[in-house]
Amino acid sequence: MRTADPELHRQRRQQIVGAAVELFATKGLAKTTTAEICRAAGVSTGNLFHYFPSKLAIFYALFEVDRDEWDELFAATAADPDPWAGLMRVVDQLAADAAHPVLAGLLVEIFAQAHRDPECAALVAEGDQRMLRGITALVERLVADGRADPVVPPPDAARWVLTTTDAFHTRGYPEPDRDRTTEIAQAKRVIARLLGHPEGR
Amino acid sequence: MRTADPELHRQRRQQIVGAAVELFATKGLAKTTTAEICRAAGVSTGNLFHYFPSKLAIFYALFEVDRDEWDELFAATAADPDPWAGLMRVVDQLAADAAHPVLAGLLVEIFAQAHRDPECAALVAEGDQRMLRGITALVERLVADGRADPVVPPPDAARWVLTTTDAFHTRGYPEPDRDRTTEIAQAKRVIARLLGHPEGR
DNA sequence: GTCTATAGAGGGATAGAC
DNA sequence: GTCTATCCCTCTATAGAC
Repeated sequence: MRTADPELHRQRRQQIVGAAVELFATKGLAKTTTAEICRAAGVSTGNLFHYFPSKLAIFYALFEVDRDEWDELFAATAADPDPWAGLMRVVDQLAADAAHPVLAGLLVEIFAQAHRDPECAALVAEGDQRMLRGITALVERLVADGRADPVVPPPDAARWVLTTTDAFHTRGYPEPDRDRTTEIAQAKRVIARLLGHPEGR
Repeated sequence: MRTADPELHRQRRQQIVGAAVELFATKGLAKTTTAEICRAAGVSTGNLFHYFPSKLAIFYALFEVDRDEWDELFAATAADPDPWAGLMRVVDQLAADAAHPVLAGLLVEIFAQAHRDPECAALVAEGDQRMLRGITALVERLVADGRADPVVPPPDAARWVLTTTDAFHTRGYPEPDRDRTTEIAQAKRVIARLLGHPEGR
């Protein structure tokens, strides 16, 4: 008898998810057909449904990748003795994600889906809470060190940091004269001013 | 011969668009069928396509309503002798739109569509530019009056105002403990601080 | 008589089920 | 791989205004 190989299983799932990401981002969830995903991933229909029960399940699997990456980054910032540097690393990562065409397209698709699908909304909420916890911890350390004096309590301030980084996402249209570098620098100054950090003066 | 009636034409288009808005917002563009729109609007298939060449054309028509409303508001703020009061009216309007469940759902759908449809992206860009022009004018008046000292030039500051108001939008999941009133007050303080207006101190 | 508004059946394409 | 269902849109037809 043939036993299940967990490593192969994980690899096949990864292969399918990787192929689906690009399709979801460019065509949208509704307009992406399972047949296309099969073609892109190089698996048969039957095989695809062996690894995922539905098209939506593939979509939801995307969240796992994101979760693992952010857990890793926040662990690093927690270990960093300088909370401001850690916060700036978070900002840089968010900027990098927003500049990534596939990820950016995927995100708007995820928000649209979350607005009408409670399961997707729960996954988004979970990710958001994780982000907010991580950033709040950094802000609290800044306040404790006497290096910040935010207009609002740290949890709210953390939310404002996320709002600020939302500026990295275009509203769906390309802005040709966009300078990502100065944009990030501006965002950091804005955050500094919001948090009452010396760099915002 | 029978002549075209512009008023009837306008009315029928409005009727169709009005019915479609809700469907687009709740089900999404792709999952809304023209048959459903017909049923909701109380018109036949043939009639619907007499007024709009395609389903997408109905979607695009939504932008016209938005444009007219904002033109009106910005005309009012331009006439208002107090630019700060005008800016706060803009913020209030943006907050009201974000709190409106149908409009909020529609907006994420529009952004998702814009990410893969250049025509939609152009319409979004046009609306954005209009918003930025209006806000920039208000910021410039504040600076001229010596009532503001933004960290960045007025056009960039206007962009940051819009980014701040993005906080009003949910990320697609219900946030039960959300207090819209204090949220708006916070946003106004944040904007004041960004612009270097006295209320941000 | 000609053009507009409306209606609804069905074509052509395609997705998903079995 | 076949079969059914569905969807966007076209086409033809009718009623009535000018």
